[in-house]
Amino acid sequence: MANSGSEPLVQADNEIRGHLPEPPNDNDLASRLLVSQVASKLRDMIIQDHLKPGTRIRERQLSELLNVSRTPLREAIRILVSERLVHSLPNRGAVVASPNMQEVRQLLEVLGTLEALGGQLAAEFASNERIEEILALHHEMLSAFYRKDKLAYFKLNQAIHKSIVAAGGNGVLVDTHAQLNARLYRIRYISNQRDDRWHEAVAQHEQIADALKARDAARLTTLMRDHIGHTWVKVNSVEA
Amino acid sequence: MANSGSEPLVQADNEIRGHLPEPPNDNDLASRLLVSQVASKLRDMIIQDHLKPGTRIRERQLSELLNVSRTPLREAIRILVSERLVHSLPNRGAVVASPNMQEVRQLLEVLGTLEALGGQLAAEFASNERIEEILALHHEMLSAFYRKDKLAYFKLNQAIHKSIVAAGGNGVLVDTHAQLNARLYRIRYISNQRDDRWHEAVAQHEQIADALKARDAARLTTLMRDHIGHTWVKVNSVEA
DNA sequence: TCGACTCGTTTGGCATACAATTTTTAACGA
DNA sequence: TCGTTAAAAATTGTATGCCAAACGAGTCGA
Repeated sequence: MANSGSEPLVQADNEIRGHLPEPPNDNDLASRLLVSQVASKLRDMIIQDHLKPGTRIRERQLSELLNVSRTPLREAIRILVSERLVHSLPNRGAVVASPNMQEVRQLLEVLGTLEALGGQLAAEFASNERIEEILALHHEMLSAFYRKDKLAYFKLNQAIHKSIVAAGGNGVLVDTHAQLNARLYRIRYISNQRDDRWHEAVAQHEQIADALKARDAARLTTLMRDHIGHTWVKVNSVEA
Repeated sequence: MANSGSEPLVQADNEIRGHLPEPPNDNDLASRLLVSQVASKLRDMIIQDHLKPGTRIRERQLSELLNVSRTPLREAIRILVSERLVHSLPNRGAVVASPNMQEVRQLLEVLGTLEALGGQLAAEFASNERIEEILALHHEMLSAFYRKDKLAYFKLNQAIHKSIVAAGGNGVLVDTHAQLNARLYRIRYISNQRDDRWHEAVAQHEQIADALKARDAARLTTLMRDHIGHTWVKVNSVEA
């Protein structure tokens, strides 16, 4: 371990623009491995925009910053490449991926389908406790909405979607959803900040909560899919 | 390059059990990198059952077998870990993953949803040429069926599903589908060999072909999803 | 029988070396 | 001034050796 003691892997970045919230860290079995830690750190840096899209990743420089050697860093980069969070250019290393509009649309299309499935499964199989937890998150989110606390709203929104998918009990679905979602995290955060259609989204969440409470699988399925469509409108209007 | 000249990365394995067909090799941009080649090789070895589930991957031994050093091999292993084709046990390396019944079911559930989406998109947006290509594959598959050529049938079946998904024009969907499908390739091949329900599957494929030809998106969507259900029955009956 | 210890093997990680390639810099000429 | 070419520097890709920590199989003793 090159990283002795309790000092953090990376110096605190005082110039964070939007101060993106920390994304979810999956408690991997192998997370004690340095590679996993570095991969998580990189993932966070990309997702939180500390490593901006298009940035070329210089191995030595970054390995010094992270206080690890090139070996685990390179292995971590390979992981992110296979997660499509960075691109690999032969002999020119890796650059942080920046999905274009077409790719965002495709991601949302797939995500919508996955969330629809998640909603269906959740309505059918989730325990009552699970559902109540989600409803609790929903009301927290409403609270954030009325407080106009965009950051809290964003985080709770993410948590709700993740929870619904998780409530379906399909681990493969959870993983796949998480991986695709990571590629949109940053762009969603940005579009969330400037969104002037909060009401619509909140209204949709109300319906989602109702359908979940009623365990109306069919309705929840279509609601989840349509809800993603709204996201596309948001993102598209910002980026266009 | 440790692998000079034209000799293959791995000696031909003369003791292949079922002689699984070579899986699709995606022409990655970075495929000239040794890491990518090794990863592909490993993927093939796992998918084709040359590396059996549960096998522990010994780095030095395997690096000698593949004629590469540990460095690219380890990076390749990380890639497969993130693809869930191998598990990583901290300090004990990696073992070839063997999905249990629950995981297979979850994989099929997600795959079914993705293929349903693929079918819908294909029916809506595919070019006529694309559709005709798929129909051609379909008839080839019928031919293999009547010849009782299980291997050809299997390969054509895979090709058809892949083509339908690809015809939708959603690259993210294609990638996601391929990744999940890889985890089922081996188990599907095995169950295909002992399947005594060919007729049902072929009948379903007939319907799928019809729906595609008619560009009936709604019908194709449900057909694709139900078709996967049939796969589950097949796999489950074999494994149970 | 069972627990503690030893020892060999393997992985995880670091450092270094070096060829191939890319990028940067500098020099040059129109 | 601007573009082009050549030399120099930097970076990646791969190999290799090294070492500490972890694990597993025996071994030994109670």
